[in-house]
Amino acid sequence: MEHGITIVDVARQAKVSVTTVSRIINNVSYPVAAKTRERVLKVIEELQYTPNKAAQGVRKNASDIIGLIVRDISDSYFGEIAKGVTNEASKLGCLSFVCNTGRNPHDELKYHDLLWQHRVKGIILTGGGLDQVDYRQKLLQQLDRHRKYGLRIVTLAPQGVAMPYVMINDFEAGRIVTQYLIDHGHKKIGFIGGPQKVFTSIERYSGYQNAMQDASFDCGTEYTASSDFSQTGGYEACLRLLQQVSDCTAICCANDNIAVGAMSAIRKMGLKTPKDISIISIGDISEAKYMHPPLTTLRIPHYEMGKMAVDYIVNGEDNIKITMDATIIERQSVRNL
Amino acid sequence: MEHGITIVDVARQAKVSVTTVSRIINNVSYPVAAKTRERVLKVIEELQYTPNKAAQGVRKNASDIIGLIVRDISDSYFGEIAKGVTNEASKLGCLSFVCNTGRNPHDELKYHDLLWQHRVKGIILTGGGLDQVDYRQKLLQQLDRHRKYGLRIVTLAPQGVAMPYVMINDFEAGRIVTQYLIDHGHKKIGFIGGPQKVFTSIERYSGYQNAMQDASFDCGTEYTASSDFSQTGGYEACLRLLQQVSDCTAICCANDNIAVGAMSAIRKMGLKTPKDISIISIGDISEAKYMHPPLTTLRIPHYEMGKMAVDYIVNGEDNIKITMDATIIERQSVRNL
DNA sequence: GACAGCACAGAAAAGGTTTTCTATAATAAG
DNA sequence: CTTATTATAGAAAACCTTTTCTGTGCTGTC
Repeated sequence: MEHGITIVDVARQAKVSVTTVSRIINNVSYPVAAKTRERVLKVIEELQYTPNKAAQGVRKNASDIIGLIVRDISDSYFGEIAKGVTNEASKLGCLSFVCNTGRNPHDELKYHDLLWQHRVKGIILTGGGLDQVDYRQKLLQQLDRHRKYGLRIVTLAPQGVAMPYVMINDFEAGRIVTQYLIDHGHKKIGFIGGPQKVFTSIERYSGYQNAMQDASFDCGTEYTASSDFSQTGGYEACLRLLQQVSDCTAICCANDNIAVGAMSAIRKMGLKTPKDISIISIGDISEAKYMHPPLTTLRIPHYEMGKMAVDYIVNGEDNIKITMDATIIERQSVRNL
Repeated sequence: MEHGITIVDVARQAKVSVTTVSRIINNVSYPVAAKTRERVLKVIEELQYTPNKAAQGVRKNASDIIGLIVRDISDSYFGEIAKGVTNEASKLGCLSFVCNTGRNPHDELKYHDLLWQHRVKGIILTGGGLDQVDYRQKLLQQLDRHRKYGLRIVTLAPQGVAMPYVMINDFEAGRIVTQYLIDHGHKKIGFIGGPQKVFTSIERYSGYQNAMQDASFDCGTEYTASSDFSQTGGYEACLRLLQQVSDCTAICCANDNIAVGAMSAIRKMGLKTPKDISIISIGDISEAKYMHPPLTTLRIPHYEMGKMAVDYIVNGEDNIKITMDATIIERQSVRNL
């Protein structure tokens, strides 16, 4: 691969030193005669010169790159986050590496190493390996090392580790949606959660339990099934749940994907939503509006969260702890009893 | 931001020259004594040294970065592609920039420039600004410049421009799904397409027309509505279509998002799928299976296509032209008349 | 026993930048 | 008129690598 136009070419053509060209490009606070600037700018335009980011990176020991680590980029949940991240990054002159771990902590570790090698400006975590006991230690160690060199790390799904975050209160989320069902007259309410060791899952489940207990309703384990936050997982978990317990009038799903699967499972059993079983969930991914029935769900501002994480990395204070608001979007998957 | 461990630190500690360390890292075909290699490797391990990609990039004038340009990363269609791309890239030691254009050609141009500044190994296009008359020229110019320096460009949605591609035959796709409806006894078949100037849209629509004409069925413009490939677009277009023409027994949607919106619109009108109106589409995004009714659609191997595009960039021949197979996934959104 | 070849290793150059240091001329201050 | 300051600009060093060049012993061949 041949080299492109370099700063040296520009300097030669404009009959100035590379120093001057560099000063103009980075427009630093150093006086350069208007005439010179103009001439150089013209040559830059003519030659279509653009600085080599790698070289800048070496010299400045910094980059305009942001790393985003997700479990599954094809999941709308992460897709919305990724959109917020990439759009905001672009606005701030950055590019984003997106790293798809598939919930494989070994890959995640590898990604962290790669991101470090690229001296990224910061890393956005959206959950991941921190909940795997055997990797947690290794991961934390690596994160510490990175932070030591000024790399910024922020999470959108804190997992009991002290670090900057932009999140929603998952416990509250679980409580709110459950309370919504209770307020609509439901008493027998099931819960389909995510992976049992994942912090987000645990919190949302605790919120559910809390609301149920406050209302003195039964929330024993037979009212609970857990999945993996996927549609297929939700489908299967819902089938299990309906086998465990037959008198549910409503199910609280830990995320929208689960709700999609659950509603499909409910139909499979010859039942209807919301006539026979009401469904509520957490997330509000874009398709929620067009589902049948349209899904009542607690809206999480995914896009905004991605955006804010980037803002933190690029411009933010040394540490942030932001808890976003989440509001219920009422549609038609919950019936008044 | 302080610098990390460098190759010099390793060399000093292992009492060898940086040359030797470099040779070991890149394990080139140059003899280095087993004992030396071992010693250096140990120091690398101890110091947790990893090479600085920026510096490597400058010297080698090459990178391990792949650029992926999409219109909307939160759309499952692009999400699947992105997953294929990032996973395969990772497998080959590469990282991927994902660039979200939001169908804004100005942003796209900016992204291309940034990717070039990073000297990415290659760029994967998934449609985009090439269909915008005023940007086409500029874009092609830029792509040419990049190619001249060895940067590889491949598209997953050719737009009448000669370049390497991995695609499906969109004309055939449109024909096949329409024929499927015809084979199931439908005669009055509507079509909801994507943006009218987009190549993919045009091709799929031509396929529809071709099948209809072969069967001597009416496919005048009143049977057609166009959207923007989104769920909301599909919803609105379907409403328009049902107003234009009242005797449709089936609608052919140019992609799954449109189908999602269309089915919602059909319900809105008090009709049912497939009882009153059958729906077929193209794509098979992951949620198609869990929709109500489960969607009959022509499966496009998005993930595979992303994967193959990466393979081309990293290892492939100088030029590729691959047309993937697409197969109908029969579910329950089409009724036999 | 001379000479070719090879295994092994380091010094130095090169890659495209930015930054620091040095230099010159012009202007302002005394 | 001298001196201090400032505007302007270039030379050279630095950033972390890889690659080319040079060099030293050793093995094997005739």
